[in-house]
Amino acid sequence: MTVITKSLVSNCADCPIRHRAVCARCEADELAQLEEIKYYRSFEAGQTIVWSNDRMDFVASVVSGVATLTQTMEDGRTQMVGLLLPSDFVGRPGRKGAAYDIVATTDLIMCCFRKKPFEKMMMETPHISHRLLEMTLDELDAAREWMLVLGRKTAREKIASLLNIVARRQPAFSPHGAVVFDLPLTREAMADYLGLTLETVSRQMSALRKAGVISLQGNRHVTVPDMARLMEAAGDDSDGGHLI
Amino acid sequence: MTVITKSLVSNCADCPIRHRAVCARCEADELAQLEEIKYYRSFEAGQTIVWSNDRMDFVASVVSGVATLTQTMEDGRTQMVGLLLPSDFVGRPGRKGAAYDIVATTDLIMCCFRKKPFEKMMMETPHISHRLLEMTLDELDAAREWMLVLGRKTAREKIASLLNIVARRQPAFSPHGAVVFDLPLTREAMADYLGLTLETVSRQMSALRKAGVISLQGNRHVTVPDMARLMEAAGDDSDGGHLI
DNA sequence: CGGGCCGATTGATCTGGATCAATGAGGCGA
DNA sequence: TCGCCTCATTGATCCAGATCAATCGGCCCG
Repeated sequence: MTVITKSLVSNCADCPIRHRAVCARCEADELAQLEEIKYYRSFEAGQTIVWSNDRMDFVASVVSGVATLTQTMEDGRTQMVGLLLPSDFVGRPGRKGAAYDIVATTDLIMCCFRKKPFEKMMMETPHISHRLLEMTLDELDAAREWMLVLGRKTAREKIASLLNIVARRQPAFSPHGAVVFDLPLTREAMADYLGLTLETVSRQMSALRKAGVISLQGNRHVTVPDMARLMEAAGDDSDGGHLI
Repeated sequence: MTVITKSLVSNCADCPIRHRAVCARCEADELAQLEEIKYYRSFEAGQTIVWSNDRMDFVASVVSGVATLTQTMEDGRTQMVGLLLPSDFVGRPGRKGAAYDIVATTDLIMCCFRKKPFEKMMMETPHISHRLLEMTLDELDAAREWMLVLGRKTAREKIASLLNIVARRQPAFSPHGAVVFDLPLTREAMADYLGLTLETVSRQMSALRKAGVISLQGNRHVTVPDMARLMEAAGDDSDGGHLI
């Protein structure tokens, strides 16, 4: 299943979340260097952070909130190609521009690093670039996992797969038993991620509710009484055990 | 559109193809080091190179022929998540196992590097790991591009998108005018790449033929008289101009 | 030369999800 | 409090692509 992307730096000083460690070595030095080129930005729900093909002069990691990466065809069809949850990294060191629209779907805080100095630091600090390679490989795995969802799963399975991903990223997640969380996406955004229409998303959410796989309080608040049943509905064999 | 993945080393001594350059610096030294850990393997069409979850103790680049990366669900549904053409790289430095089945779809020659020493060399030679990051970002872009194809394009557009990708990778490709090539995939493999059934692939190939967008000599040999028309059929706005 | 096999094509029918349309249910500003 | 706006649900109908099935054509092997 989708891999939880570890964040770039460990315990990023004044970030409100505890980033996971890059590795044990040299932390102090790197953190000091990263501190210098670091700044925070916050965005409101719905705000576009970067437009596709615009120049993007920073890389960043999500501190709180949720953002999406989206591709759009000229005729308006859109496909979401990435979901950025807290601790996820975004940005393409070595590339000038953004490849996709990046949109905040909830209020969002990002911890940004100016690109030029970040790249310089990357050149000088091998293990940062190894860490970045690691993270990019994780993203590639997640993208390919999603290709299976888009290409071969039914509407029902698609919905369950998405709920799975979001549920697993909750701070207090345990692989068996109940999970409760807020969906960070509208029905339309879910549809764009899953290659469906919003009507189909709505119908399948209702179907899962009627089947007792989930229960809903309002539009966004979800309770999953039994993760095993949800995974079954997702057509998912893996137990998520190889998540990092 | 899909990015042409540059190969890892430049002009790899006795490979029959000329790999593109990593960068101008230090070539001689690196080539010498790479020479030592390099070996060739050949496979027959249909042969599985690595099974998903098996350990994979090499990384490699395709010298000639075509291979695919495929994911399979327990109930047998399969989705191809990558197409490896000559000069493409495969392997995940820093990971033990393969994430997907790797299958040769034509006779295939790969230039392999034993993983352990390759990783060691990567640690010691920053610009190799930068190059690898670059290549992984290209693959990520390609995977995300394909997510749009899988999630939002019609059967007709999917077929045209695939033909586009293969056509662009022909040695003698020119963006306007005619292109002639052999499809490296069966109808079934095309279906697995596109999230369709083989019958739909066949019908849409016939439809494109009847519409004059392509012509077929036998099952595999394709002529595209006008790339612009093919791209139009693919619902593709880009002119492929940002390919490397 | 003939049979069997594999991949591809084509036809007939079915169906999951799209499309078109109406209704409901918060939230918010006047 | 009302009206509006955005998001979600639900219903009715349609259709692209799946499914089931028959046939074809090239190729290899006896």
